[in-house]
Amino acid sequence: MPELPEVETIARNLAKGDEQTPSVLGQKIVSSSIFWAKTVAEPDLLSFHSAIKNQSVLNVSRRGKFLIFDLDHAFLLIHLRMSGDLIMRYADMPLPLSKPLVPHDHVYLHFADNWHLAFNDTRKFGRVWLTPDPNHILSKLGPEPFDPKLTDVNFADKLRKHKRQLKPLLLDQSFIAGLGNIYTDEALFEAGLNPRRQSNSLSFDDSSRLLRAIRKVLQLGIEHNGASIDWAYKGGGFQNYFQVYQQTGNPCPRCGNPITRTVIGQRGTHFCERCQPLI
DNA sequence: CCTGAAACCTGTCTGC
DNA sequence: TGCAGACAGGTTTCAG
Repeated sequence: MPELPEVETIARNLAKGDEQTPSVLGQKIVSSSIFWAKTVAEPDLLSFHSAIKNQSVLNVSRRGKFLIFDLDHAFLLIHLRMSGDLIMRYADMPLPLSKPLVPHDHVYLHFADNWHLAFNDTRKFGRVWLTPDPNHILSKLGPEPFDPKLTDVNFADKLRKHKRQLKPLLLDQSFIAGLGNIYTDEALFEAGLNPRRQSNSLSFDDSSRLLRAIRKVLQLGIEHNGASIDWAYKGGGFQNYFQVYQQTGNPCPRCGNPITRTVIGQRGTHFCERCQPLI
């Protein structure tokens, strides 16, 4: 489910808590459960269990689509990939657990007072890393879309350095971090650019418009707490504002032409052939 | 360097 | 109803 706005929403909600749920901040991890070994990318399971025990959660943040939990002596990185979700849950059960409490739960961080953070992931693509040096993973990422250091000039330069179709380039996390299939389609529509357009063919105005469009759709996504179009994530409302994503055959909100679906780089891609012509 | 295909997984929906 | 095939918000790896 998660792209930048969804991951941002999850990070904020975990930090905030609500009437019934405590914040994850300040929680001390008393033990951990792992039900699907491959979910833990690093270190090995024994080291993970022993290293994470007795550490407290000092902060939660996001970089690209990674969640970053600052612990006392390490960082816990979590990537939710396609179907991952994180849930603070209360369960008064004796530990250790031999089986997950809910189908598709793969990792628990057990806190004091019977609360735990559950990593639930139907498709098992998600991964967690416990490491003293998050940079060896995060440094591969391109700039944050909202980083003020990413200027129009800067972005135009980056686009010109590649000769790639816009859609797969924007999905490339080393080019820019945080965009996924929804927000890429929405941003290209907002900017009026064809998803197959070669990145080095854009005018300066085109690239400025694209950067503005990326920020606009991500901002809108964050304001609506992300998009919920699937079974796992129920928080967001951005799905009610899709202009082209999953709107195949529906009239383009700008010109009325039916929205087209095609496949580019193995990803379903939605756009308006009239508003986003391939020049 | 670029593109496309396959792999990692499970669940849902569509069409015959 | 049953079943094959397509498809799903992601990323990595490999071939051409």
